[in-house]
Amino acid sequence: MSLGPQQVGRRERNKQQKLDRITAAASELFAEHGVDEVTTQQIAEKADVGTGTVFLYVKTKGELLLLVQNVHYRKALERGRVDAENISDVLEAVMAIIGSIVRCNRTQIDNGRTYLREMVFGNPDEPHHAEALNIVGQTEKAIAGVLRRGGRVGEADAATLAHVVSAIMFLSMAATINMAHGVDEIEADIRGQVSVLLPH
Amino acid sequence: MSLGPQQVGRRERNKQQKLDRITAAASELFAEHGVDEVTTQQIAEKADVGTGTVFLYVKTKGELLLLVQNVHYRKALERGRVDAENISDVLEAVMAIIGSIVRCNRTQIDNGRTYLREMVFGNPDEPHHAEALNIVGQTEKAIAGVLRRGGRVGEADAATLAHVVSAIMFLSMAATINMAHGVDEIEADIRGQVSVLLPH
DNA sequence: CATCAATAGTGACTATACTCAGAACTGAGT
DNA sequence: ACTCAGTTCTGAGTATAGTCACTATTGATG
Repeated sequence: MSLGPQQVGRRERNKQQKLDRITAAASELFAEHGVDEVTTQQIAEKADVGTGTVFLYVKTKGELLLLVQNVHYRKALERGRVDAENISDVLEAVMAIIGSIVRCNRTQIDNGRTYLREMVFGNPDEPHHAEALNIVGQTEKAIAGVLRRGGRVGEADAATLAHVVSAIMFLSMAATINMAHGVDEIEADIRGQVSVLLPH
Repeated sequence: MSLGPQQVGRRERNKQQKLDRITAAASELFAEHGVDEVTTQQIAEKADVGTGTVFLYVKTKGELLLLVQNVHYRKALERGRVDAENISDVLEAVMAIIGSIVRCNRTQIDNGRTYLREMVFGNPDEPHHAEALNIVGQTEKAIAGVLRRGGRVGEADAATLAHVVSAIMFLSMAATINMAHGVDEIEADIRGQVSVLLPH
């Protein structure tokens, strides 16, 4: 076990490479065909591993989607957070964060909804699932931060309101009724709801 | 086709009976074992029909759950609406409606979450799915009615706020994190969020 | 009653996410 | 170099939701 600093052992390296190949394969196939049109066999084949191997790295196909998409949502949140900093109006600043995430969600239509479904209904013991929930938590924290700015919203209320905003986002993006809606329509829908929450 | 008033024809009667048997079988099995532990084969067998016949009446297993549960939610809503009428405090009246639905949702733990999942992510072209969405719409209407009472909430805002409350309910009941929570904990969670929405 | 078109019912079959018993590989100890 | 315990990989196999080509039933019509 006593290895040099860079030394990681062939075993670990192989494992990492396999995970990387699986991630890359899933990422490409999901993006191109949508998660429902891709079989785990196809992913395994493209990653050049056995079908069983895929499930050594993720418990379910849904968690594979989380693994692949989490990184995008993480980035989207960061972009939104930066954008929000340069906007003084509270509603507009909140909408900057929301908009960034909605755009991320809608870049791969079907996958976006599946991502949300897995997040809420999937097994939270799986690491990639926990990561997704963590991103939601961070998003709420960012929104709460903006809400607290003017001092018009109470310290404790900010966190609760941010959680409510999170629920609004989830349903607007996930609802079958809004399935055909583009980014702008979803954003408008969310804006309408968020604006009645803020003091006015 | 020209039949007497009561006359319905053996064909229609048979169809109705089969649907009734399927509904009853599904209802019992789902209640006893939970939707995930019951196979469509078992349901077909208990209803004494072929496996294919089940899918003549519903498109998916999920829609079979909606078919079976909708009636309970409809009743729960009605109960909640009546209760709310006798409560003057707006928050408490809203909570009466919510409480009734939460109790309905939690009487069959796993099934409640699956019901919500199907509602949001299932195919809305199916009649039982539409019915479920209709119940949600009615629930929002009832909540909006209560919110308008005191005149403290704007006419238009009431509907939007009711929709937000609906989103809060959905996530509190569906979230995996709250999976182990009982009726009281879910109600408290929702109450905390709803109370910051109301003018205070 | 006999015919027949339309409707309803059926269960063998298909597709696919996921499992699991065993094969293959790895690296530490000798 | 050899052994071997532990780890990782594998693909044939399993379970089950949903399909579909065929069969059975119905009731209108001559």
